Amino acid sequence: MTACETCVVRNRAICAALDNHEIEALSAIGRRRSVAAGESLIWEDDDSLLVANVIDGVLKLTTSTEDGREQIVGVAYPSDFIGRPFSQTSRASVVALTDARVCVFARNDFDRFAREHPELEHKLLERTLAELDRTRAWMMLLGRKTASEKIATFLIDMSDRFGEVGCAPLKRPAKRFSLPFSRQQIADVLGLTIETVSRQFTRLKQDGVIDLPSRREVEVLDRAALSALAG
Amino acid sequence: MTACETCVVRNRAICAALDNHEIEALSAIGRRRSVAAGESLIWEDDDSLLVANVIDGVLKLTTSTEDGREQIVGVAYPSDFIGRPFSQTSRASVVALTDARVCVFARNDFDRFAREHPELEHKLLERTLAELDRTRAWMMLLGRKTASEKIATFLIDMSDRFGEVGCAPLKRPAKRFSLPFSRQQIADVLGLTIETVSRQFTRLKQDGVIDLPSRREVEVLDRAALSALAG
DNA sequence: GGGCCAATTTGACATTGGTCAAGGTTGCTG
DNA sequence: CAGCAACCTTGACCAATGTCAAATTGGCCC
Repeated sequence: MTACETCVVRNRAICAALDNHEIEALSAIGRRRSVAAGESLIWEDDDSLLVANVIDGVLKLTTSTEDGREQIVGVAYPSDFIGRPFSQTSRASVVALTDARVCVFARNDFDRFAREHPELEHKLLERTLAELDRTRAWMMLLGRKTASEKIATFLIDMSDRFGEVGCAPLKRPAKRFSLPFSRQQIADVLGLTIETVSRQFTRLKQDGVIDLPSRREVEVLDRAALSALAG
Repeated sequence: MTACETCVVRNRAICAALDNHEIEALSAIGRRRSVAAGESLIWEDDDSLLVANVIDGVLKLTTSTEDGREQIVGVAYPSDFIGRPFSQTSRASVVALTDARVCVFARNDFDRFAREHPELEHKLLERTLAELDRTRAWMMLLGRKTASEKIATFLIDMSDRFGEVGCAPLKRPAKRFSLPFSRQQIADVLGLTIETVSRQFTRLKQDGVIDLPSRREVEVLDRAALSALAG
């Protein structure tokens, strides 16, 4: 697999830690795989068999209660790392939200390789620490913010995420973007019901803060107002 | 500082990755420090100047909104690592809940040392991954559980945390224990108000599931019932 | 042991967000 | 282009939890 040479994510994923010689060794134990929207890659509480880099597409990490309530606990975008290295089991499911391409490794192989390549482990550590920061910020949202603050924070987040890259590696927030989430999935991210999400969206639209050209499209009309609502 | 030799946490903290020679080098850049209950060690959004190992005591990690709402996003116990390595700023405050002793390092020094000791970084990675798992489980609680499920989950968690060590390194859940949290702090952990926490506690007591010998003491009378309530 | 202060509990009431049930849209498929 | 199914929105109502205020408790210091 020499696919790494041309991989769009070669310099942004944890692979960036490796030189060309090392990446060849890594690519020998991995393979590319497509995941259709809605398809699962990893199952909660199952044996942790796979880890992967996201090449393209968006995936959700979820946990569920026995009675079927679901909480999205993370979202993986291109260059993100998914799966649980160094553990027998994975405590979240990974499901594709859009058609996706990933670069998968058997966890065992990956663990062994990582332990032999400290630079790779270092990248993984930085990524995991950053993810922990993001997750903790999300806990504040889940525990302490109101529905309207949650929605506003979510939209600001999306707008930043899908911002165009400016002249520097500085991102400019996107005015208009397409959500990779259904209303139910937004509810599962924010710890709300689909009805509350829907009502908050219509209210923001009525108030002229956003426009909703189609189900998945959002246009931010008044970013300052949205920001203020996000708290 | 030869304090490491006798450190109660020497073999459980990330230091366990180091041999005696290396630990001497690490101890040369660190120092012990006491933190009184209520005292801050790290400030949210401040420059990340310190990292530390917890030797003794319990500390909370918190984030706050501008208008003063607080969410506890993590709790650190002996042998846990606190602070944010490899980043300019820390996104959570760290405040002692009980009198505590920690082994602190200037973040710069620690970062440099860690990069030179892959085994240490590996331990830190494993710890961070485990913390991320715990944090994600907590997101489910914050986003999807009811007040009574939250309280029950919290009490089960505490009982496991303070369980006596059995014959193996297997813990047996504690029947009776002393909470390191005030009612307000429990509310801040669970994303509730102090009044709701108080009402749920009295209800559990009335139902004979727990007893509350004093403000900080809890005795679990019916663990099965508590477990069932936790969902 | 009495007094004091902070923490906690309790009560009454308000509000947010959830629930249940229709009704509308959208976009796809035949 | 009609029909359908999935998704989304809306409305009416309700329950859980938050808010505000007051009473009570417990622990601690003279």
